Amino acid sequence: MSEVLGLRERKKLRTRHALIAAAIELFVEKGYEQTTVSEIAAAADVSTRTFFSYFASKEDVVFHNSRDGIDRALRVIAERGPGDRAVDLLSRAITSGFAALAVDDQLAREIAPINHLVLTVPSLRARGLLLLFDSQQELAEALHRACPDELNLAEASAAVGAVIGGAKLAALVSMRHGASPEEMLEAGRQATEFTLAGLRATFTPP
Amino acid sequence: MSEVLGLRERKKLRTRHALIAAAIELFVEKGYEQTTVSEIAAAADVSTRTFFSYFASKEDVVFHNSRDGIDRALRVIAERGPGDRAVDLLSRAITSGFAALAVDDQLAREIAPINHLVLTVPSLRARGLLLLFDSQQELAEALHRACPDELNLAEASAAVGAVIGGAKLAALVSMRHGASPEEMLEAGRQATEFTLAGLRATFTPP
DNA sequence: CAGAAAACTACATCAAATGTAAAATTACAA
DNA sequence: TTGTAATTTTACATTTGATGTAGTTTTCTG
Repeated sequence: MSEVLGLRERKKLRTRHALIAAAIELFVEKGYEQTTVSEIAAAADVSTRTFFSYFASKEDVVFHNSRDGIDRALRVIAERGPGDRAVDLLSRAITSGFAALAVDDQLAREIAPINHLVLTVPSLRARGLLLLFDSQQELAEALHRACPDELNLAEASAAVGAVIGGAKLAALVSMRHGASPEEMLEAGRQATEFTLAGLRATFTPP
Repeated sequence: MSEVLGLRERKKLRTRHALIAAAIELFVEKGYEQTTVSEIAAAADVSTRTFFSYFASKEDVVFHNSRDGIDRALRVIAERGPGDRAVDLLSRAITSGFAALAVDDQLAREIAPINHLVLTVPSLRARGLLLLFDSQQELAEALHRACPDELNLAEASAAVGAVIGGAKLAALVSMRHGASPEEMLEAGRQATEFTLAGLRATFTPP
């Protein structure tokens, strides 16, 4: 499973990680907007121009691991068992997506500061919402493909959008009212249950 | 209700409208990213610097009327009648928010191109999602205030997020699959009904 | 009409992002 | 090992969005 990488590839990976580490450290230390790309590049010992051959923008460093969660969720949906109903699948997919946050050891240490950045810096908030939105599109299409008899594409979209939309808003409103990160996750979890219960009711007429 | 404006205010309004009109015309004609702020300012006969005393950024011109819909929705919620249940209120608020799009005559002509921009230009998509998200926060708080006995803040957030999240995703997934603007609105409307039905089921135990 | 307040303009400046061409590094085959 | 091709990095220039500032013009008020 693990490829043997040549020197070139290994160096590239090292530079990439150095850029990420330097960027996050600087962002935490002096703020995202107060940190320039030149400073990040200098801290990682490369030229400013090189930064942009690793990341298309300053924002992209923050979201370098944004696909982890969605990929996990997609895998869960693709591995649908014969007895699985769409709503259950969706529930499991979202749970596993959340779980992706705590999987990597080194990543785990990055997550808290990154989360804080994404929740507080306006441009990062916008970018995060965009990524989340596009991942929902993928999720809806995957859910429809996995359960074509149970859900058409529009229904799958409505379901995915409702569950994630509800969880997202509940989590962030709770944070806005002073909740801790744990309380925030719990608010999101409860909202997910809340919306899923509604969906189950709609989808399972007695 | 209409204030008598001095010459200064009238000129400011005229300049503002000139900037908006020039910007949208140029955006449509040659694309958002291909249009520079200098060009907009020149077309509106002001200096480039003056543009930024009317709009904080190039993006902001596109979203100059973004508060119309949310303000209408908030008004509907604030004017809750004695018999109104939270779910009905939410339904009406969203309908009226949509309706805001077709209310102004001159505005109506701007809406189609603006919509197209917001749906296709990445930075505008992100900004639009951010504005929508923040308006949902306002909506959730207003809904909770209007129906404090029926919904706590977390439930109101989950409900608002679910309904709007579902409608948004359904509408845009339908567009992504080649739907016309009318079909897109219809997809959003149906998703709203879909999620509301679920909420009603959850909130009205027999 | 005079003085105050506000708006506009002409700069200068900074940071993000892109293009380009030369230099350095790595890969690979003879 | 050495020569050469491919790739990466770098330095430099340029564009564009955005902000600061100082001075001029316009509008308001008494």
